[in-house]
Amino acid sequence: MAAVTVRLPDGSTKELDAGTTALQFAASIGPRLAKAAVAATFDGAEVDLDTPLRDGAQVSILTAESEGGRSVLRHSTAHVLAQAVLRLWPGAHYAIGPVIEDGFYYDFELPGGAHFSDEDLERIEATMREIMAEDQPFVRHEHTIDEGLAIFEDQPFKREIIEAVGAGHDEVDAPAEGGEAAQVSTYWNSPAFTDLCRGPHVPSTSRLGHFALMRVAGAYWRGDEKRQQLQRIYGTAWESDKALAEHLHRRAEAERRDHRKLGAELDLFSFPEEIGSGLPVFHPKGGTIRRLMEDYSFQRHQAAGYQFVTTPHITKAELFETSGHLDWFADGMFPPMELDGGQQYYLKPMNCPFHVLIFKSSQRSYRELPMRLFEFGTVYRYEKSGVVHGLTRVRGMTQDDAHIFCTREQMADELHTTLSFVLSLLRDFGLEDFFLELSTRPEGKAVGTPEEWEEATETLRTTALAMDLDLVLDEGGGAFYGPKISVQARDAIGRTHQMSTIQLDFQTPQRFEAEYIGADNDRHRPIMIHRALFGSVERFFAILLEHYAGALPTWMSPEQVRVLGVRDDHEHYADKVADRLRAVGARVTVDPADEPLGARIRRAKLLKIPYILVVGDEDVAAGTVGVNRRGSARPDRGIELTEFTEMLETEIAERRIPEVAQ
RNA sequence: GCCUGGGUAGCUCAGUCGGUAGAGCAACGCACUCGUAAUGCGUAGGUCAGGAGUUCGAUUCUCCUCCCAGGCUCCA
Repeated sequence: MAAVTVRLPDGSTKELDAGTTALQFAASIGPRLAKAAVAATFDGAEVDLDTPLRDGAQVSILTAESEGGRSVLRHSTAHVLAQAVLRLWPGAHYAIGPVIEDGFYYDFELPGGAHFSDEDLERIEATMREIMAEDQPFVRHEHTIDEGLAIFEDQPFKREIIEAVGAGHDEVDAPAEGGEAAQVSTYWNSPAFTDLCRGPHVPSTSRLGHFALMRVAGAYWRGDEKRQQLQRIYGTAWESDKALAEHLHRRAEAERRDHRKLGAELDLFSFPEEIGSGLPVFHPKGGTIRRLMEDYSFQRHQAAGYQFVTTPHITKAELFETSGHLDWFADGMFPPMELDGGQQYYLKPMNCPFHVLIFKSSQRSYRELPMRLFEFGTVYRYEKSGVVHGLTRVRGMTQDDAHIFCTREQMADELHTTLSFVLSLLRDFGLEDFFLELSTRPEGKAVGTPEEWEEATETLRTTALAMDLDLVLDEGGGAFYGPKISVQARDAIGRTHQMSTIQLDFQTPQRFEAEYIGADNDRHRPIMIHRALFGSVERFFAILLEHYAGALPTWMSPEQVRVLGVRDDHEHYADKVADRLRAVGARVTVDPADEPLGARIRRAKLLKIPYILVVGDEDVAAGTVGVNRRGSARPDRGIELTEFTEMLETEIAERRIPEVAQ
């Protein structure tokens, strides 16, 4: 019998009979591997387990516990979802069902324009479990385009995908294999159900089962808001019930940290309906946190050579005509007000044109450059009603915005300095784990010459590479006037957030005809760098709140210490302790003894106050305090007041970052 | 903007098959004076998101508007 030789992941080779399948290959290595196998890869390409080995191929087995293996489980579970929906709604149309992070979704169109309800999810889930119990095989078939169109005669979405493959457009989920655009593949798992799919799949539906359907949502066909809206079902699937339970637990944890929930519980901010969607108000405690963030940012900016400016919130339309914003983003701006006999005024969506006018207010010399103008500038953007979300997507927000005007020669240095500054400031707020993203020229809506974009992009790339952080490319993600670097941060539970952006802009100085006089006594055009570190104060606030799960570092806590007397007659001493701490700048309150001590401690704990001091007879006599520190299991009794005061003062002065609870 | 689901006391929620509502926590009052995550009793608190319609009667049914959630699209 002929033999094939394959290479294993560890570099060794193995010789087997021709016709040996990937699954048999796995079994030849060990029964446990065969049991855990869900698919295989030949030279990196994923294949089904019943695929015969190819001579000379690099073969590895995908197990359910690997990321690749989970993707296969999720994809196969999505197929079962589609089968269940077709079983329950005969005549339903099914569109696409890809794998996403932690799960999958599938898009449907139900007969008669019907919609899924939450109760339907339970019925669908039950039907999916039936299908899994039926132990249906996933059987792969290859077809020509015409055969494919015939199989999916009654499925317009599938036909559209097949036609796209036929036309050579291998788009999302189009199942063309290895460039053979004339073929499609299907998976048959019962006489009643065949799905168009590239694969691979698990051998049988019985291999699935650790899944949950999460929610129903609307989604546009092909992601195009001009096309019809389909019904999407989201689900999650894992290799074991344990992994599924852990995933659901992580979700619950993220919910617990939700800044909207914490904002209400800790009395930080609210969104009064009377004011309008996406327009937050900050309460005293939230206002204190904001002010602390802004104060520290001011300090750092001052030290870094920034100058502070202030600009108005509304302006004549002309300013945004000149800048180009009205051409590109009129939809995202609040409609204009008409004043002074027909003059149109807009609420500002951006600060940059104002800063350019400050630059232009006098004849500038190269000696003044780089000129760094900074402002906490409040801007208003008309976000579509469906997109406002807590503090992270609002209609009114304050940017920590600066524009740096510099010469072309200074540009590279300035970018480097700015990026280092950004990272240093974010680290002071307790974010540690960063990567960078380089966003390039957007298709279709960009101003400026390709050469300018090329130069700007390369300068940014060089700067980013010098930072010793991972750099990912965001093709076409730049602003219309220039490319950008954004700093992405991972938070305490591993989510990434886009934080700061640094954008290069050759356009705005040109549009506004900004100039400086160079050493050569000629007029030159400055380069403009836009940068925001927090992005918006509101959003950064939300991210920090979630990162710390509400337990902000002591220096940022609105209430740093609460002093509790054990009895009424300890209140005088409690006041004395509070005054002593206030004298070193701490924010302290005293909670009088008209409730049991346990109740007062509980209340203070729920507010996540960093230090609760309990004072009783012994403390009055000895000049000490009982320190109940946030996050510690038991309190420390009998700490000298002087010692505690010094410790607190140091912690605040150093802006110490606590261990972040996971 | 689109799809789905929501909006009942400050918060979390129950309830009303159409006859205008209830709990816990919070608030307030009184008592309790206590050593590390909930003291007891009492009081007050609601145009049932807003408006219109159907009806003898609407918090409940219908429509519109506002707001919220999860998605889609968008994000200078």
